[in-house]
Amino acid sequence: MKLEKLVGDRFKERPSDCQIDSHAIMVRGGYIKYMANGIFSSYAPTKRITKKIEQIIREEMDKIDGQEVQFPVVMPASLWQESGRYESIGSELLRFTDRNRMPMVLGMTHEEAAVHLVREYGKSYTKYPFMIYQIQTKFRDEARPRGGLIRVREFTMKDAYSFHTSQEDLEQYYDKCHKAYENIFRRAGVPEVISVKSDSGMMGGSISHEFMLLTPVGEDTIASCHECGFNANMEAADSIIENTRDEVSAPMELVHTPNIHTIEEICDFLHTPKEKSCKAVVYQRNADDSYIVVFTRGDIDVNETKLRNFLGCEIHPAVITEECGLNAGYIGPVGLPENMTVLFDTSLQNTNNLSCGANKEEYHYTGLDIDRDCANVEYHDFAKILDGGICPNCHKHSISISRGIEVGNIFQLGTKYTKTMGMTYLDSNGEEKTPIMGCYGIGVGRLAASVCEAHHDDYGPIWPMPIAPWQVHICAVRSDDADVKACADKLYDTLQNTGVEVIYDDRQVSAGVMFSDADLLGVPLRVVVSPRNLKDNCCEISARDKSFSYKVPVEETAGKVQELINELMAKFND
RNA sequence: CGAGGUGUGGCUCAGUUUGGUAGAGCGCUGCGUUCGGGACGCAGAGGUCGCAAGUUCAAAUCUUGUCACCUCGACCA
Repeated sequence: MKLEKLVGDRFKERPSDCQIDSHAIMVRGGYIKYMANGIFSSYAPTKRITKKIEQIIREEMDKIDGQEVQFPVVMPASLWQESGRYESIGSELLRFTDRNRMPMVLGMTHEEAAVHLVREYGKSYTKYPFMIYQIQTKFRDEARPRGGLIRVREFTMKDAYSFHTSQEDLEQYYDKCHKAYENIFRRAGVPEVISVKSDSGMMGGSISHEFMLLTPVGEDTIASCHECGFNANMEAADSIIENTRDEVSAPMELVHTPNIHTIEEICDFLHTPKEKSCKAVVYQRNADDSYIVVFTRGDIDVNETKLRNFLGCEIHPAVITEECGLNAGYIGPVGLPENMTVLFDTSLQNTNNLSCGANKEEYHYTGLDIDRDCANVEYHDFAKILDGGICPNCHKHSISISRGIEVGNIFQLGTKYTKTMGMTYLDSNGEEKTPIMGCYGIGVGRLAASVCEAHHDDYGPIWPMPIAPWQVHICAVRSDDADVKACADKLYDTLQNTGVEVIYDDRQVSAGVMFSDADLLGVPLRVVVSPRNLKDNCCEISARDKSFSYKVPVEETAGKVQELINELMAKFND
């Protein structure tokens, strides 16, 4: 393809509303065009990249006996009522009615459709196990799209659903899928993607993993152990805190603490470390606004996901009013109003001589010993794991916290959907059973943007060969020179005829424009044909990542390019 | 949904305080000179200043409302 005819503008200045590099590059380089909040069109380079990613996904899914199918984007609400999700999911699910006033939804995920597709087929145990997948458009009416293609409302996703007759069989398949995912990310040029233990959230089920690309601009927080290799999403990481009690428990004492509200202030005032304080964090249930008070050690933050899972309901940070009986800034476990749920985090276990609020304006207590001063206390894990904290796997102080973009996930779903939607089979004894499901997703566009985020420089993306929009970029510098033009034209023809994907720039523009456009397209190999090189009867071959650059004789150029492409492709195979 | 910010040609922005003929650079069109890292000259095209109402002789500028976008938070299979 000739660059001259490539649709889409490339420009110099970074668009002002782009926060992250991949977003700026993809807008500047003519990859995507904004249409509405969280909705983008893709130009040819993006489409070529995502097609290649999809092909890699297909190959790996087919290798583990997946069958590609296709579900509808628009589905009747009745299907979602079967699983109960029509009611349980909020405004993220876009609902509307058709001309007959029939309630419809736009597919944000396809568990219901998958069960619908196979529930008659899967009546006999002899049909199991099987896996179906699709690569298709999803729509989620996200509250806050961001980062270009990183978080959008309309996106392309590969989603797969497997069906099994036993938990062991699911687990075996789950491991195969885990390996397939590792292959996919390696082949897509991001072998650095790691899998982390995750919270199962609204999907239900038990075990799940997320595949994360570690980058400071990621939306998720990940706890990693550099001793044993344990990785978990912060939401799902068990927090372990070791306390030692002081030998003597002092009696509780009321202290006048005017204008002191925060943990920092009280610890400064009393000259005690934060670890010797007890912090209150207040939430309300979404359903009835009833209050929940969580106590943690002063230096520990509440992990709302754990809290939500423990309570089994949705919550939000509390609005503390005068009527509710809580004294903001002076909340403590002793003397709280009766009508609230009171919870204690494990970080408070085995401690004493703590400072805490006295539930009285301008007063705190010192000498709190929870086991002595509070009745019927049970401790549960509601804490965010600390940077430098204890690894739940190897128990060393070796946890570090980083950020990541979730590019894929795998879930052991269990029977949540098969049960609610009445899917059953007869086992070998003629008994009716409910099949067990797994589901497996990868965001295609998000993966493309993540690769860009992970592999770029100031001038543009550096696409890995297996997903690059083109394999080689020919720059004919001074194409008004007849020799240059003839040589470049011939090279273009030769490469195209041997099946190489070429983008050819023979525009009569300055070398600077040509090179910066080439940088923005990020094609891994570049061949420069110019009067200067032709003087030595050579072309210049260079790598977009600047790892090499050298001259080769004109007649050997096509062969060398082919060789380099093979080399760069092989790097990503196993 | 809560807090803050921004809306002026395709892009980056000035002009708004103190109302008085809509501007610059990049990009785009034409001609010429240049030519290995976003060249230069000349001549052009392109904007009802987010939208609506109001104040005024006069509104990009002041007032009110509204919408969109961005950031932080909330939410997120």
